[in-house]
Amino acid sequence: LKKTTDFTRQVIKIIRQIPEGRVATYGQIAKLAGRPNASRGVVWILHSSSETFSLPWHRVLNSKGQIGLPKGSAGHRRQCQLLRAEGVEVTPDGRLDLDIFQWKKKSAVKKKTAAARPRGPTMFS
DNA sequence: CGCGTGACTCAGG
DNA sequence: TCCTGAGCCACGC
Repeated sequence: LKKTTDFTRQVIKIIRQIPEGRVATYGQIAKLAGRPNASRGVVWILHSSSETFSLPWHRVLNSKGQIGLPKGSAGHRRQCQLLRAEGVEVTPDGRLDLDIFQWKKKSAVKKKTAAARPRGPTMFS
């Protein structure tokens, strides 16, 4: 990226605001940058300048809370490592719980196991 | 102005 | 949960 457009600038700025130990999704960044549907644009920017702008790129994941890079790739491993170094719990395959680690969301301190997770709203309605 | 690329996302089945 | 298809967007050429 030689030139920076408004969108790009916004994206860069926003990513830099993600605090340590928290993560954001491509879509979330796009929305904050004023383009709710430009998640792919965010991807492009990261793809072409993650290191160049010294961004905390490892804090950006897809909407499912998974690392976007291909499993097994060097980048994937590096991202896992960087996240864990910040205290983020990442599964071996690169997934984490957005309910707990997503930026601008009160983390659910409670640990929820897949087996114990409530099924629906029925129990409280 | 159009086309290909990319670490996407959402709704369905 | 996984797989598809369609929609979306910023760039570089």
